Amino acid sequence: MAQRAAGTLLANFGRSLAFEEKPNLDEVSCVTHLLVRKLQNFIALSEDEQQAILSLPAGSKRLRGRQMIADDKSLKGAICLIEEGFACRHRTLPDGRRQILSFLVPGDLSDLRVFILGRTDSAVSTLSDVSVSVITPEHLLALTERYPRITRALWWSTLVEESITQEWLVNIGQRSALERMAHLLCELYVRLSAVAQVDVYTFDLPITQSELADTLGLSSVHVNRTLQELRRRELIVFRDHVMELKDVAELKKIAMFSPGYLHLRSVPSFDPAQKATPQTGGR
Amino acid sequence: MAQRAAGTLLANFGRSLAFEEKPNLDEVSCVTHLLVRKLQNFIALSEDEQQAILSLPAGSKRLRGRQMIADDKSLKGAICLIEEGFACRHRTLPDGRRQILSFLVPGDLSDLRVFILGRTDSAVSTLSDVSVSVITPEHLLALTERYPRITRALWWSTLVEESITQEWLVNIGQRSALERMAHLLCELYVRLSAVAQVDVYTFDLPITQSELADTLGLSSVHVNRTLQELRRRELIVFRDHVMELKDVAELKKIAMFSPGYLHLRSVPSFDPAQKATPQTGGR
DNA sequence: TCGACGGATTAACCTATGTTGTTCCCCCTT
DNA sequence: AAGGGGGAACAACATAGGTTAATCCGTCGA
Repeated sequence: MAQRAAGTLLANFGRSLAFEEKPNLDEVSCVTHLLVRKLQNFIALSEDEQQAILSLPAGSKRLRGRQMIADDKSLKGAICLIEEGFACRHRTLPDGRRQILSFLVPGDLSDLRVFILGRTDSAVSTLSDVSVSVITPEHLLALTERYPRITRALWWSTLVEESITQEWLVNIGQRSALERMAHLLCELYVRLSAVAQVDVYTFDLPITQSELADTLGLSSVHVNRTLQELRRRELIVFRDHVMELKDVAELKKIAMFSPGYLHLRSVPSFDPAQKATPQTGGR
Repeated sequence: MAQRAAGTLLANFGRSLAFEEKPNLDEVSCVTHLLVRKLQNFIALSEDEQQAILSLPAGSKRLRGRQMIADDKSLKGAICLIEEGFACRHRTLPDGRRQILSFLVPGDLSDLRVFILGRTDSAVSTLSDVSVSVITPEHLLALTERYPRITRALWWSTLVEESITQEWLVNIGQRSALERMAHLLCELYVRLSAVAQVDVYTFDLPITQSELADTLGLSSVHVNRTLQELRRRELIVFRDHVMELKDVAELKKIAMFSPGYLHLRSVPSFDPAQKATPQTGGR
């Protein structure tokens, strides 16, 4: 079902981890580093605190596309840090209607909710092939008990997620289809830039039009119409699950996008003239 | 602008605090008790921890309806615990469209976001006249630094709020107008029951149809149509800002409502035959 | 190689919801 | 008593977006 997604995911961006390699220590610390970087958006972590996170025992694990993460026995109760690929949280009504609640991109944690709430309200599924670092709740618990500032930083990260969910509510509740789509693209542009997954306004978007529909509260037919309209206006090029934004400034304007709600320290350029070279970090 | 709302709010439910009385110590501890009760949905707090919360220095304060809480100078940066009345969080687009993101009912905290995120993405406004306990960030900080389990409980409460926001996303994204309205009513029924604000399927709903519209992502005209339809089906009686649910079971069915996402320990009856007598707590 | 299948695209048609504008009513102010 | 304003209710009309269905295309299993 997701073979194409996998293909295109790998085809692009040389900086991706090769999917076939065995995980090794470098890789692992490389990835929990994503978490450190993210939390540093909130507070500067001490050397000690950074070490504590970097040395979290986190096994790496690969998952195929369109698969419920919770289905995987070895992930029971575990917290997954996305290294590579797209996942999403979603809820389904008894009659089958489904709403995607958030996208998980590299650097995001799959579910602190389970960790704190004790159970989960929403399923987490992969969209593309995904590789994750698996952190056990025990280790996370130990970490938070020992380092209150890390607890606070994790709390912060869940609040940022809520801020994004709220913006999606504004999006679906108030914006038209075209505005919604433009807004989602701007958001992805900014979030993926922050984790070095954007190259010259271009990023992998390994999802289906009907998944976009479930995200935006539209029908898949209308998602198609909307994408056509964006193409007609020469704002995007979207082929083989690769999205290129031809005019971010215009998209931003249409969407009335303002990135504050993402709570990132630095935001990539929306200037149509120059190339997108946001944060210099990266692997 | 909000005189009517204020009037009706006071007209009903003898158990309300008299609005004119000066706050006294009993009242204050009575109210922070709401917070203890709420957090106990998550973990049993020790005697010590309960005391710490109950003895938080919290001045009481009254606010008129339709007023931004942040506008009040004396509340700058403070955390407000709602004692009485309705408030909401909302965001507004540059062109004036507005989305209400959540309702704050007695027992809810106005904004842990400011406390953790350092700034706020969304405004908080009163809907009716409201009385709040004002907690300073310094005191809250001291509390969380001293009692990690309280920190965790507060974290939990923000995650519950996110769970509700997510359900609203499902609501707006997937449900029809009638379903949305029914769902909102079920949610309010359960949440208000948990804080003893419901009497025989009847509760104060001191908000305007156009505020309902901004909540549900509908136009106010269509909110009106939808309410008429619910009346026609004899599911609700709604007059003078008092909502009576004539058939919760049917509303629940229409809405495909399932209260798990609210994370409450006990949920009031949806049985049409019996009266609603949920948690026995109360003032 | 063939058939099946899922996704993208498009057309035709339909309806839920939005828009505009009017009336009524209540409450408040003067 | 008169006037003003906001909210509720309702009618008439407009449209964004949903539904159904057909075609096309690439991939994959048999």
